[in-house]
Order: sequence, then structure tokens, then C-alpha cells
Amino acid sequence: LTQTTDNRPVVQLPRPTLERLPTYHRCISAAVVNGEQFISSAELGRRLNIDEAQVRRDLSLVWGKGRPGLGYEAASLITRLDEVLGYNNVADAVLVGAGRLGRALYAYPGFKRYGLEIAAVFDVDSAVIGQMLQGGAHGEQVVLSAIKMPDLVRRMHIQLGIITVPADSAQLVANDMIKAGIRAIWNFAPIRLKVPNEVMVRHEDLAIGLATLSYHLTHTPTSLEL
Amino acid sequence: LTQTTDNRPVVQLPRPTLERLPTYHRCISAAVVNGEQFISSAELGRRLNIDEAQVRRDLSLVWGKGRPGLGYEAASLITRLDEVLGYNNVADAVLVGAGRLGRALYAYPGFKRYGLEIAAVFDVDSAVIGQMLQGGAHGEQVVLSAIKMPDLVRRMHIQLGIITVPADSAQLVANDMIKAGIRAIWNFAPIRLKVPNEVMVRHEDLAIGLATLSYHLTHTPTSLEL
DNA sequence: TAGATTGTTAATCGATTAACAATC
DNA sequence: TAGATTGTTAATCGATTAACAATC
Repeated sequence: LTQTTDNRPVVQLPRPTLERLPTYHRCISAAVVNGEQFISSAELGRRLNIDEAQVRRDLSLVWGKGRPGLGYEAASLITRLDEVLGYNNVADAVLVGAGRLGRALYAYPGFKRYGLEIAAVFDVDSAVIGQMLQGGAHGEQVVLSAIKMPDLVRRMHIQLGIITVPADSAQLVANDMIKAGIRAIWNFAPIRLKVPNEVMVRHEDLAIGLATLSYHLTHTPTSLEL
Repeated sequence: LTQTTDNRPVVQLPRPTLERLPTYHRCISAAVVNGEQFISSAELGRRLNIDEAQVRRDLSLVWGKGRPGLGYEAASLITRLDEVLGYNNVADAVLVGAGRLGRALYAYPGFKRYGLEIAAVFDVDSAVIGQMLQGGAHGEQVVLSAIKMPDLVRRMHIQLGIITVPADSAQLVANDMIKAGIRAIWNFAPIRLKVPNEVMVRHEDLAIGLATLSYHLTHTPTSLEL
């Protein structure tokens, strides 16, 4: 098992904890920029709307170097979170599907900070292939034919694939990716992909967000209705 | 408490259950299109990678009209899920932030099906205001000045706000929305919004997805490394 | 030292899974 | 009727919260 300098195993963090870490990371980064040297679990909890005991438990799992009476040394905690979240190891990714969403993701300036580099963008549509991509934090690039994706993935040992194609072709794209050696897929198509156990998929499913909001709106009375 | 025709209270579904419903909905819709009349919990579980007992429990909470020996009547279950998820009550929404992501969401064809109608799109950037929006499933529209948002929300009694502005202005936009009467916010800006209790926020935070993938890639050995 | 805040243990809470009588 | 599959109860599992001795 992977062990850290303070002997904390970091493989197998509870998923809810893992999903809170980016939020801590962002909040503490802001604190550092703001000149704060230490930050306490209570303060983090207040800013993020998370129970302070929860914050302590989460941070003790990944770090455990808080100073009683003072809190967490913000800069070092960021360093540690960068390490745990893999923000330092630059992950090259391919993106398949150069539609509106694909291009929006490509242009998203935040990814660089998190060690995500989009190495190439592909599409099957001949009207799109060859188009120049705008706003590249990843450099000026041209949309390539999707046929070339597996080869590039293999040659560059790319491990992360981003899927922004329509639902009906998403599984095919995923299959190609996996055959070419991709180990993690970020899927924005509205379909649940079937993948082998060792491949991780993250489904970014807008229908879920919309449903929770819609449920709230239809089942919670307005002040007018009360 | 809201009660349904079969006397099942539907307020306060467990959140994990609620978040699985859109997935069931999509899978069963596909089954209907495919001509399947009944579908069993075991089959749903297989297609979605969910434990079959889980499927039964979820569906019994919202419907409870499965037929032992046969399964669930697909078409009626869809009707029921539409009702629970509020897909019938069209929710008018405003979208603030007509950047790449905002325009991608505007053009997303799936929303109409789920009862989401984007009534107007706003931005503060004078270079963007007045631009025609492309690909509107919501009709041809022009980007309006963000100053006009609160007034339109009030006049049209709009309840849902979508935020696709940069992080540093998201809270301000949210405040304006809430003051104007918005009850649910779909936030795509990378920041945790502070809102009053009665307002619901859904944070669509890409950093979380990226972090889980990145964590997997950095902490799971490649076949090469084994 | 006194005050503040940690890391951890134990208690609580809630969700998932297993099992099976009821029933189509 | 026999076979299949439900809805629900009970058992398990895991995550959150409370409490507090340890310690800066």
C-alpha cells in the first residue's frame, strides 16, 4: 500500500471524503492568497458549510498534521492536498467530441491548475475536423479525425479520456479508448458506460442535477402557496 | 405532506434514491422505445450496475406498483417518474453568463425533454450583450444585459437560475437572483454559494470529477507498474 | 500557564444488502 | 398450479457527529 511521509495510507479514502477534498483545496488556496497562515477546522467548516468534526476527520485521514490550538498550516496543507489529489502529476488527456460542450471544456482555464492537459481533440464530423480550437489553455490545436485517436493514445501513453459525444456513440468511443490503454474516463454523454473493473468512469450527468432541482421546485411550496 | 394516488408520501426521498431516479428514467425510456412492456428490478440492475434490491427499494419508495412475477410496467413507471421528478411542470429558467459553457448549456437539446425552458440569457460583457444565441431548443434569443435579470425574474415568476459566470461574480449573481425570487440555483461556477435555507443550490463542480479521476490515476498502479 | 484546537474514540444516524413471505 | 419477482423486514455496512483527552 502507498504510504505517505507520516505513514498514513492514502489508498482507499472514503469516497465522500475524497469528493470533499477539492473543496477544501479551493477554500484553503483562497485563504493562502488572502495571507492567512493557519486555518482551523471550525473556520473551514463555516466557510464551506461542513460540520467541523467532519473537516477534522477528513483532514486527519489525508494529513494529520494540524496543530492543536492553532489549526492547519495553510500552505503545507495545500502542498499535501496537491499530492493526494494528483494535481502535480500532469495528466494528459484526449477529448472526443468537439461540439459546443467539448469546446467549452477545452477552453476551461481551470484545468491547467489541476494538472489536466488536453493533448488532442477529436471528432467524427468532417465539417468539424480541421477546425482550429479557440481559447486553448492547452495551446493552439486543430480538431483531428476520431479515427486517429487510438493510435495517439497508445503512442503518448495517455491515460485519461474525456467523452463529449452524443449518447449513442459514447460506448463505442469508450471501447476504443479502453482498447488503446485509457484507464480513466470522464463521461459527459448521458449514458451509463460499461467498462472493465480496472477502468474508472466518472459520469458527469446533468440530468441528475436538473432532477434534484426540479424535484425541489415541484415538491417544496412557494411562500405564495403557503 | 404531499401524497400520491397510492398514498406514498414523496417529499423527502433519500437523496441517493432521488439521484438514481433520472438514471432509471433514462433506462426505462430506452426499454419502452425498444418495445419492452415490463422490466424487472434484476434487469434494471444489470443494465445500470445497481444492486437489484436497491432498485426494488428505490422504486417501492416512489411507486410500489411492481407486479410480482412480471416486473414493472415500463410505460406507467415512466409516467410516475415524470411526475415525481417534475418533468411535466415546465420550469422556466434564466441563465447568467453567456460564455462558452453558458452557450453550450443553452444549446443542450436534452433539457426540453426534462421540462427545462431557458427563458432568457444574460451577461455583463457589452461585447456579448446583443449577440444571437445559436442552436436554441429554446427559440432564437439575444443575450440581454445582466442588469435586466432581476426585473424579468420577478415579472415572469421564474424560480430557477443557472449560473455560468466566473467564480468571483457568482455570489453576486446568486444574491440578485434570490432577491428577485429565485428558489433554486444550478451553479456551474467553481465556488460554494451561500444561500438562505429555503433556496436550493446544486453545485456542478468539475473539480470534484477531475479530482476523483486524478486520484485514481495517481494511486492505482498501471499494469506496466505491477 | 490558560485558551484553543487537534486527532480519535464511541455513539448515532442513514443507506445498502440479504432474505423471504406475499402474490402475480 | 409452478415459476418468477415483488415489497418489506431485518441485518449489515459505512459515514457523520459528539465528546474529550492530548497538546500546541
